[in-house]
Amino acid sequence: MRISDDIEQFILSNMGKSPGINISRNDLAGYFKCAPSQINYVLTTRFNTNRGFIVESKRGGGGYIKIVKLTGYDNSYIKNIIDNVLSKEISYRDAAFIVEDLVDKGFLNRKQAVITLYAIDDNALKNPFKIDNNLRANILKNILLRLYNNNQKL
Amino acid sequence: MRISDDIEQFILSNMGKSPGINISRNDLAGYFKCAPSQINYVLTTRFNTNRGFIVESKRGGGGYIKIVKLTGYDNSYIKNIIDNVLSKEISYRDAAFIVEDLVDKGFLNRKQAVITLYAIDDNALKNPFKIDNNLRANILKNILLRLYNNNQKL
DNA sequence: TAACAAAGGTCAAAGAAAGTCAAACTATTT
DNA sequence: AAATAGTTTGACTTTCTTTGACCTTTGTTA
Repeated sequence: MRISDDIEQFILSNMGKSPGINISRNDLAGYFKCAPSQINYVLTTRFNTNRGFIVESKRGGGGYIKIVKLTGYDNSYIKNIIDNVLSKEISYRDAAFIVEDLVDKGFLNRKQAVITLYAIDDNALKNPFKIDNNLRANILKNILLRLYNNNQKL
Repeated sequence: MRISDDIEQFILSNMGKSPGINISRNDLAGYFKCAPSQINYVLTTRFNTNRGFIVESKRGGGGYIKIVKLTGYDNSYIKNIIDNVLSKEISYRDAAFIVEDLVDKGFLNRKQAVITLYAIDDNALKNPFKIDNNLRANILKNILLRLYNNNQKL
């Protein structure tokens, strides 16, 4: 019972030690005889970024769902920023301090820092209505999370 | 599955390192046993200007389709992306094509591109509510605009 | 030069995925 | 037992791809 857990286990064991896997939503749903949207439920509850996964997908003919396991950071400095400092909202000023600090500590080079700041300044986030500090935190978090977990690729 | 991707790869590999190639729509369609209009679909989705390609063609006897990858950039090229392409909303897919092409053209280096993509992917923009393609366009626009302005000053 | 052939172009319909969302159901706390 | 949290289901939506009928342009030839 609790088919979601079965599906989770199935995906995990199919992933094995490789960092990523491609699945077909319909096939999986067929295999487990459940609604296709159940797969989405499993993805959002079990394979989200909080749990260290990234999911990409494509619709239409030949569509797929790709699940990537982030390798996990062992640096407590970055981990703390991601998990605590950026867990809610942040002002541009505070974010800029963090980014500068990451440069000082060698986690980002100057050019990377510049792009990062451009991505989260008030002008970038200016929606019709207001600036969203939660969004800013989320973007910065995503950058660090993914950068940090994909250091090999860089 | 997904013959469009096969056709794309075929064209790309036939192009090799040269910037342009001439193909026959009917021959290609015959080779892949698909409708000739499928070739047009591949052209508009994979060899469009976002990805830095220009397509010319001629009908009638001895007709052809010419695909050219533009290399390098100038101010007006970047400005056009900022002012026109990114003036409204954009999907991640299209945005990623643009960023990739800007790497090809030397406007961004790989590390900058990686940060840029992390700043605008679905995970970064996933608000409590919805993914907002207008916001995505705005962030990318801001990044390019600021880089563009910096280049001007140098 | 008028007809025909030989390209390529356009567009809409059908098909093939995946995504969303809310309602109903189940389990767990308090 | 009531309230809350987690799960399942299915109707509807969106995105991407494939196919085919019909259109336009260009070249060739009687």
